[in-house]
Amino acid sequence: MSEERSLNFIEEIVEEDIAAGKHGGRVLTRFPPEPNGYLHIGHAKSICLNFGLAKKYNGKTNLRFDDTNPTKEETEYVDSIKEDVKWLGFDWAEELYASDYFDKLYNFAVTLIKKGLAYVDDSTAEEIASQKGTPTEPGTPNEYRNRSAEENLQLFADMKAGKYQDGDKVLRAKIDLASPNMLLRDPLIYRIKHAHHHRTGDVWCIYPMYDFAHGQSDAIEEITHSICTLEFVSHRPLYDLFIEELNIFPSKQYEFARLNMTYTVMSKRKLLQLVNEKHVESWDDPRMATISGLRRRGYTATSIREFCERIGVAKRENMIDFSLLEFCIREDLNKTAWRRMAVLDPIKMIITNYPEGKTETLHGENNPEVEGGDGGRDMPFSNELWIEREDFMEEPPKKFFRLGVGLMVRLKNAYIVKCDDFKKDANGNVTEIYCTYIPESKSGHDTSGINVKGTIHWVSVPHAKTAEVRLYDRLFQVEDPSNEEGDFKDYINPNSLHIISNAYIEADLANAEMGKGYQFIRKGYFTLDKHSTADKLVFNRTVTLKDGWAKKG
RNA sequence: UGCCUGAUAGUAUAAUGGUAGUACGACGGUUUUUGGUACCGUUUGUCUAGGUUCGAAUCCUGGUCGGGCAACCA
Repeated sequence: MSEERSLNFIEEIVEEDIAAGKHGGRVLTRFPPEPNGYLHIGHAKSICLNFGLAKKYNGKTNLRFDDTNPTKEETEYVDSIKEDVKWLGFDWAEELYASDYFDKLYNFAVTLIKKGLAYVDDSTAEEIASQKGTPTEPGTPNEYRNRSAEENLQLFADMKAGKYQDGDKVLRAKIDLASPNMLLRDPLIYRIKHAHHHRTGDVWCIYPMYDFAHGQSDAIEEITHSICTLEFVSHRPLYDLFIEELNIFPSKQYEFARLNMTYTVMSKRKLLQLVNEKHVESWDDPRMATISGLRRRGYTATSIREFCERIGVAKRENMIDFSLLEFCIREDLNKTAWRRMAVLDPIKMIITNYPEGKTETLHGENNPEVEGGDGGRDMPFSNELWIEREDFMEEPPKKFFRLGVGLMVRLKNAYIVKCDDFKKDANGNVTEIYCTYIPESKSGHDTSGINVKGTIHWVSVPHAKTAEVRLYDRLFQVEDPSNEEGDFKDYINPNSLHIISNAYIEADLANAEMGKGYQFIRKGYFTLDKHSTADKLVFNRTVTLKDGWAKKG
């Protein structure tokens, strides 16, 4: 019984094209990042769409770096992008670069000039801007617009040859200075930049603009469906126009709404600012909505793919609740993460009727969601345990199913204990609590007949290991920081990182593996940070468990 | 302001002229050696005003509101 999922609008287009026999039913998409930053969750949506579409319709996807602006692009970014796409679980057909096509693009420009459809303009940026007119007034042509093809050819060759400085001249397409679409008012298609390119080095000093590179690159690769975000809708006429005038492969552009998510920002410019201004540690800071940040935080590729599946693809603007991403990672980790015990805010419990110095080995399964428990591990038990401070109350309210004088709980995988007494220091802080255990209530062999409502986690004091545990909260205090008054950075959550330097963890956690998710029972999902060492374990909290009790309080 | 887009529960997303459905959330319950999970139930919606039609979320017209474009960025 495969439930029938309806198609999104792009899948509909693809199916229509296949049915119509367009391109012989071939599907070739591309994922075209500019290597000027790290990929974020918004890119994941595009990646899943492009690669997912190809997979579904027996097609392929190219990874193409849109590297036409040498001043912003770096090899470091290329490497991180490739790593992230692979990690998400996708394989590209070919790794390509817009810069691979610089010769072809140059020749395309020459073709345009010969057809009288492009000219070299000596105006300054300001002059060009003012001559463009406004939405209500048409632009005005300047003296350069009527240069002959011969002259333009020579000037353009001179631009390429490095005879001019940055900004001296540009090549513009000659289209329509009165067009209601401002992008058609003779857009710039080549500019001079004496800058080192991360791949072509210093071979070029003129570089094509996006509009004169993207569509042509698609055409060169014979991309059948070029999928981009909504802000490129008004570029589509240009995309189509150049393809038509150059008489090259008729790739088609389709636009969908980009992902927006609450409590975060989703633009490379802003993410770069957060890194540069040290609001976060790095691009892969676990609070960042980057793929690498989410990975370091403990998100799995499966959960991110599932998220992208659930948010859907449409043309209307959207704002996805961050909690949906959290749902996806909980759903995945619940099925895969091994259960372990860790006490983050410790208080000592002394079991007065358990022999001092005795160690008992108890057993717990790795994951109750898996048939057979997915194996298990031993855990030492003794008369002194660390338990969570919040699991004891001096004056427990009704329905508090944990500890207070006279109350009983089960220690997970161990015994039922009854709280008899506690001790406070001079400041009134509880320092120790005293319990008696029920010997007949041993986990798995309980003959006590006692039923308790609560079960709490614990770690044996003499056997506990310590670890640094980093708890993360949302990076911003408001749902849509980009849309608030003033600077988005004014809304950064000052408490987005809470470091617990000495958490007590059960002994087996010394064997924790990098990249694997663990559930600290009742506390959430955690994973080893990349800076963790054998001497100093560091765990990142991926996400808390859903907490129905906290909500009522 | 000109052009382009879009508008379905709190948030997303279906219904392609024929019963407005699904997921997440919220709320309530059952189970539970995680106040987790699982399971069950409840809740809330077609921007607005007209028109076409036996029948409109869907088609038409006007309005309202949101987003994009006017970079030598992509």
